Order: sequence, then structure tokens, then C-alpha cells
Amino acid sequence: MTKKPTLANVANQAGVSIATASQVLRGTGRISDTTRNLVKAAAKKLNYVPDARAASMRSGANHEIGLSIHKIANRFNAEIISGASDLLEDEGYLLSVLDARDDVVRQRKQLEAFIRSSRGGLIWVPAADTPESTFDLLNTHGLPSVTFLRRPEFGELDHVGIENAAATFAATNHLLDLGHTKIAYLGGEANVDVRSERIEGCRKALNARGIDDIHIVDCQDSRSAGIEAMHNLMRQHPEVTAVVCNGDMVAIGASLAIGQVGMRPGREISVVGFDDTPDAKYATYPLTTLAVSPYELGRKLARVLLERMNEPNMPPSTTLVPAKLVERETTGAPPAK
Amino acid sequence: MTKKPTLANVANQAGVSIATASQVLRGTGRISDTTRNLVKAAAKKLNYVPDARAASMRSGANHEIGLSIHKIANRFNAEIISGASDLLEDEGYLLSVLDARDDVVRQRKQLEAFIRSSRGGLIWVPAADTPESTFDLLNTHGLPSVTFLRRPEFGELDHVGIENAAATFAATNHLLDLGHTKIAYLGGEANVDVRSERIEGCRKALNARGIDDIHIVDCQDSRSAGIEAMHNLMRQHPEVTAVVCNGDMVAIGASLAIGQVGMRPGREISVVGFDDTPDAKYATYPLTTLAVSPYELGRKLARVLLERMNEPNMPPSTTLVPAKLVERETTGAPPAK
DNA sequence: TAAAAGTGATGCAACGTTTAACCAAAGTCA
DNA sequence: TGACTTTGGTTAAACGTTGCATCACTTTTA
Repeated sequence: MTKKPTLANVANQAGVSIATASQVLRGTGRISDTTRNLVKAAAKKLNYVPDARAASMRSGANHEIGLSIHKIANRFNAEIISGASDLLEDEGYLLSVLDARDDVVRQRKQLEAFIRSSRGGLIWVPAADTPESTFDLLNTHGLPSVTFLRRPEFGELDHVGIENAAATFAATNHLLDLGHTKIAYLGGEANVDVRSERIEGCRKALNARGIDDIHIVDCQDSRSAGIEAMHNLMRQHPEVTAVVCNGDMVAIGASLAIGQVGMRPGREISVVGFDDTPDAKYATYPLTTLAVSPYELGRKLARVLLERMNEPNMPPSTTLVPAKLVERETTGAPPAK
Repeated sequence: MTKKPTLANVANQAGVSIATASQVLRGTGRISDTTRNLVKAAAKKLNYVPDARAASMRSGANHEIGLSIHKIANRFNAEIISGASDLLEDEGYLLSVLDARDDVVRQRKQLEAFIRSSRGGLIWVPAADTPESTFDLLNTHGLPSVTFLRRPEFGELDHVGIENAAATFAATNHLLDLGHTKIAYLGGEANVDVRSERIEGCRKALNARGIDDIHIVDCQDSRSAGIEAMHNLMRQHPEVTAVVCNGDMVAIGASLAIGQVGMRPGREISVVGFDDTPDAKYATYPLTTLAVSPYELGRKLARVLLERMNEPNMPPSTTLVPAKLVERETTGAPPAK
């Protein structure tokens, strides 16, 4: 209730100068044991907490890191956040998270807020259709930043991502091996790089076997959107026997839709997801999917950022982590003709 | 890459004093149209972004709000965050989120970080077994704070919560009306108030019908924990025909376990969840549950905090929002003897 | 026509730290 | 004994804002 105690109060209480108090608390400079104890006691007694704003202004260092992500709610992203935050915490940083909800202007505001408070560094996944000006913003302010999942089109920022193409290439080969030839790609939105890369992986596998058409359906990353999209797909393209999905939620939705019309995923139509969220395993139809370890991804992200903060002039790096196929029950041979 | 532009640079560029530049940018004081435009142009040209740390230090106001919650990953909590953040954003604030992962010491550190950076206000759900000292910390630093979901045992803080007892009271009556008499409570951990209140609601309904025993099982709030706990329960207490769960995930897990042993939720054993997350509707067995609107809860939370920030001396308030029963397929009459 | 009121801008002192530069006293060494 | 180092500490200048007090003009009013 009373006024917040300041370093001056502590110094006063201990009978020393402000500078001395600061040095004791920061463990720098030469101080005798007696005064050290004096100051520490005073600080404890007054319940002193240093003002991070003042400290960071003066010292130029900020131990708060900002993260802006398109969606906090899903487990995959939450695990990434945990991974990054654990590693950063170990290094004495704190990660504060903002949910951009895939809205370009919201995210822009968030990044501006991070700049205003001069965060020590930034981790973010660009919202779909992020304009060049947003990348410029970051570049001109020279804030150490790392993007992930979605590769920035412009600007020269560090990036951590997933080996998308390699993953869907493997998944598609799995389906081809089972005997599927009519394959669709379900989910995601146009202009999102992640998705383009994944589709490219599918295409490459198909082309290698002399197939060159793949049907592509946009839809949001949610169960309900997946259900709807799959129903449409089955109505309009009954020839399709396998779908590769942009995320587990869509895949789970698609599986449900298949079940709703009396068929079974993995028998009449095969489904492959992406991410291997915990839901995948416990879904009504346990999902074949592409697993990446989000926690490790988060840690990697943090490491890349810290490196950048230490070496602001390194050339921008790109790090890719692999995803591997986990076979469960939603894939199988297509029905004999 | 260059140095961050400061207010002095802008003033210089515009040929006015720093004070004038500040007034223009903040829209205060008397300024002529000509200089106003001059300053604005200079600011735009230099890509000027004010330093929030300096501003907040000087003015004593901080437009960043902190939120610390036990788990970011679940949809329910994410919706709360969205609600709070939307309302705060409209009022010119920014909500930065920390995931405490229900760890008392982690949360303590997070709150300390918020205090260090003198956040304008705090929204948090106390981790289980939060010690009094943590509440003291907040009280002595006089940071406007609101708790939610879990009611603080100590301290005098504003609180927003759910009408837990009333909700489980209704759910239990629903089960009693269907003819169940052997009812268990599944999920949550001891010492968490939310859970105690909910159990109290069940007890009250049971007592009103002359039943006074209810079996209580601890388990974490996850699908897999729910599965395991339910298997144990069925083995050890085969007489139980209905379970009220502490959260939807546990309830979904319990339903799955029931399915795994060849029975069906809503027939042999009834299950009620809590929260009505999107999963509830799309679960293998669509879940009967107690619905609260997390988004609205979030908005309420933000409103309470803003009030507190405006009126620091109001007596602490408690606001409860209702939860109502949504019947789906996991409840039904017990099998005839 | 002198006093009062209004206009538009400025100077300066905070806010709470950190850190480089400095200094007095005591100890070391030739 | 004079010069040089070490020890333990202090002074003062930043960091980038904001807001109060002030001021030089111009305009209005009595």
C-alpha cells in the first residue's frame, strides 16, 4: 500500500550511497563484507524489488522476451511456448506471450508494443499475409528476432521451421505404397508458406510415380471446419481415397465426417494429419500423423534467439527440424475396385 | 540497424523543443497546426516509436497488464485470455501472458517479474498451494490484481469465479433424477478450492435425498489421466453408476475408459464434465457437461481489473458467473438391477 | 493605454537505475 | 620516505520520457 521502496531507500537504510547499494545487489565492484551484509539486510527488510524499467533503460539490456503467435490455444503451440520459456528462464530471461489470432493488424500492434517496451528479443510466427512493412518495422528497430513455422517472405530474420516438404513427401509415399492414387490435400489457407511447402512435398511424391493431379481444399485449422470441408470433398470428389491434412484438428474432423457417412477412416478413405498433438492418439479414430516435437522446437527457437542476441551481426540462419510419420488407424489400403 | 530514434531526434528534425514534440505526440497542451504537422511528419519520417519504459516511469502509468495462468494450452483458458485481452485492448492496454504450469515457484517468479516491470495490473489464477507470502508480495507492492477461478485463501484481492457449487448441484440432481445413487467425483487435486466447492455442490444434492457418501478420486486434468483413473475406479468400485468430473478432459478420458471395457457412457455409467470445451461436443461420446462462457469470463475479469485500477481503494469484490448443464449423450438412466 | 487574459512554445526537474570516473585512506615496496 | 597499488567507497552523468512552471508575444478588456 505504501510507496514502492527504491534503491535510494535501501541505501539510506543501510547508510551507504546509492551506487554502493546498486553494486551490492548486482554483485559488481569491490565491497567489504560488512557493507555487503548491511545492504542486503536493508533490501530484505524493505522488501525491495528493483525497477526493471529503470534498469533496462540505463543498462540497455532487457531480460524480457516477447513472443507473438497466431494461436495460443492449441496444444502444439503451447508446447512450443513451454520449450522456449523453459530454456529462456534458465538463462535468466522471461518470455511474455501474445496471441495474435492470425490477425495481421493485431499482430502489428503487438510487435509495436514489444518495440515500445524495448524487449530484449522477439520470437514470432508471422500471421498469414503479413505485409513487408511489418518486417521493415523490425529491421529498422534492430530488435533481435526469430520467426518460426511460417517463413518470412521479406526481411532477413532468423528462422526455425519444420521440414515440411520432406514430411508430406514421406506421408504421400506411405499412401502410394498402400495403393492410393487419388489423393487430396485438406486444410490451411492459401499464401501460407508452411502449407505450400507441404503441398509441394505431396506433389513431388506423386510426380515420382507419374501422377500429377492433387486436389486442394482450403479450410481453417479446426475440427468443425475439417468436418465440413470433408463432407464437401466427398460429395464433389467421390473418387478421392486419401487425404493429407494440414493439421491434426482438420484430420480429426475429416475422420469424423467419414465416419458420419457410414464409412471408416483407414478403410474406405485414408487420412494423415500433421503435428501429432495429444488429441491424435485419443481421437475416435486414432490418427496417422506426422510427428514433430514442439517442446524441442521451442527450445531450439530460444537458442537461436539467444545466439542472435549475443551476435547481432551474424548472417541470418535457417534451422529445420524433422517430422516423422506415426502410423495409427486412419491409413490403410484403399478398397478394391 | 541504426540507433533507435528518440523524442529528441524528432524534436530536432522538426525544429522544436522536446517538450513540444512530446505534447504533439500525446495530443496534450496547446499547439499550433503548423508545428503539429511538422512534428508528426518528423516522427513518421524517423519511424519514431516512443519508449514505453521511459514514459511509464515518468508518468507512473503502465499500459501493460500481466496475466499468469496455470495452463495456457487448454481451449477454455485460451478463450478467457482472448476475452480479457480484447476488452483491455479496446481500452488501450496490452495483456502479456505467462504460463505458470501450476508450479508455485514458477508463478512466484512470474509475479515478481511483473512487479519488477511495474505492470499496470495483474490477472492471475493462483497455482495450487500458493503460500500466503505470495499474496503478501502483491499486497505490499500495491499492484492492482484480480484472481480468478481459484479463490485466494489469504489476502484481500478482487476475485472472479464460477458458481461451482450451484453447477455441480444441478448436475448431481440431474443424475439423481435419472435414478443414479452411487455417484463418484473424478479429477482435480486436493486443496484446490474450485474442486472443493464443486464437491460441496454434489454433496448438498446428495444429502437432500438422504445419500451421504460420494467417492472422490484425484487425478490430473488430462484425457490420459482420466482414462487411468476411471479404469481404477471401475475396478475398485464397480457399484458406481455415475461420475461427475472436474473438467471435460477428465470426463472424456473417463468416457473412453468406459468404452474400452465394452460398456457405453450414458448407458452403464453416466459421465458429466465441466467447462463445455469444444472437445466436449466432438468427443467420441458427446459429453454432457456444465457450460460456462470463458470468453465472457475473460471480459468480466478485465472489467473488474480496470475498475480496481481506477479505484484502488474500493473494498475487494467477488463476482461469480453461472454454469449451466448441457445434456448430450453421456448421461442416461442407470441399468435396471 | 495599462492591465488582464490567451496563445504557443520552452526549460528544467523529476522517474529509478547503472556505470565510468574519481577519490581518500591504508598498505606495499624500493 | 616518497611513489605506487589496493581497498572500499562516492559523485555525477546518463537512459528517454512527462508535466509543471515559466515566458514572450499577441489579443482582449476596462
